[in-house]
Amino acid sequence: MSETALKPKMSKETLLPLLAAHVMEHGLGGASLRPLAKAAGTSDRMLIYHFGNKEQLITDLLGYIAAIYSTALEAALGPERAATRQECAARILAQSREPMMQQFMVLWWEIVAGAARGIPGYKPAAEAMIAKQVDWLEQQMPEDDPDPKGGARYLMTLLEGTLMLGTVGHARTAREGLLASDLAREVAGKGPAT
Amino acid sequence: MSETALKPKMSKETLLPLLAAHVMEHGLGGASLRPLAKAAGTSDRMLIYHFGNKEQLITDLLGYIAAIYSTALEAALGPERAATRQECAARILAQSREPMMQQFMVLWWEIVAGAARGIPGYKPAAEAMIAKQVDWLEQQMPEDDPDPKGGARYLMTLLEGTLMLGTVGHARTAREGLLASDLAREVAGKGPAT
DNA sequence: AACCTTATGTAGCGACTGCTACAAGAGTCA
DNA sequence: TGACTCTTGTAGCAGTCGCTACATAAGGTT
Repeated sequence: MSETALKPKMSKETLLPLLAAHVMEHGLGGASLRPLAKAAGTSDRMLIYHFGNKEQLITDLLGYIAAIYSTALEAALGPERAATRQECAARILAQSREPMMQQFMVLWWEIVAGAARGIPGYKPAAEAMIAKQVDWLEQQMPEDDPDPKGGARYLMTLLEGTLMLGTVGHARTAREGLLASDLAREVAGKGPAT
Repeated sequence: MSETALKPKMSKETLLPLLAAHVMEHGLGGASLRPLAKAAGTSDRMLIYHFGNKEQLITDLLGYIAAIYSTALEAALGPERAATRQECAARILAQSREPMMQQFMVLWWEIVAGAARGIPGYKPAAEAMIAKQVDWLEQQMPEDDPDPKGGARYLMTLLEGTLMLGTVGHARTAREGLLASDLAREVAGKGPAT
């Protein structure tokens, strides 16, 4: 029983986390087999062996990323809801400013672009991630909200617009837009008289 | 004076429209010199000659696309404003459903993704296009709007979120969100009693 | 032991990438 | 006319792309 090296016996399941880490850092569009393989401690030869071809690899990888995104959201879901829609929005935006989420956003826009272009695998992944986030948002809505389902979708739309404007250098535009929204009006109604 | 062929004497200015047409159809990320050159009736050799290198070509091309986007918006601006924010939003969304705008959107998400990744030239182009669209939207706002500047930015945020959700297959999510927004409330207020 | 499936390494193929060296035609100015 | 600049074509280089042919080693089955 020497047990010197203990081969890890790689498979799709062991490869995907390493591949995902690589695309999180270096992007999805420019990813090619050899760098991906190196990041996963293998050869391009073996990636093709396990996934069949690159398109399937990307599809599987997007599915995996969507899945870990879901679990990340569930992990971030505390039992406490927000008290107002305003606070709910603020909480999401604060979370989106964390470094890991920032890194996710860079990948996210690549996924959106791929979905828009119709590249195989991109649209289902994007759809799943949005669906999960809407669900999550719905659970975050204030308990006394008159329309949690519609409100969550409204907030989702507004927040995604805000995030997009932020990534293209128009965070100020989005902020001024949010201040002019009914979210601010809600707060103004609960605050001192205008 | 035979004047048989009449060489077009190409330059950046004559090339850019042809290059832009090509990327509108085939995308920006996967664009390589030889197909671009073929679309413009030249050789990769000449593209490098005129633009110096590919990065500069892409930068110039993005600038050109942002410029023609501006003029397209100005051309689409009729003298009549919308009567309500609701109508304003509906008008923009209707315009965004036209085929040419659809094609533009596919390119747009690539630009957003490039801006998020920090690829040179992408962020300034995205910034310029958004800035132009906010200006345009501000001019489209109802004449009696209490806060056209903030309202335009609010609508912008909401509309961009709507467009994004639409491209990833969540048009329904966005629609339900818009129905739950204060835009619908405005309409409800002006309509029959709830 | 013979065999057969699974997993992996080595080497390379043809296509494509951005880019360049070299040469040559066209026009301009001395 | 000769020199010089601007523009263009031809050919190719070194590198990367996804993918494959071939060989080999290991482990399980008969």
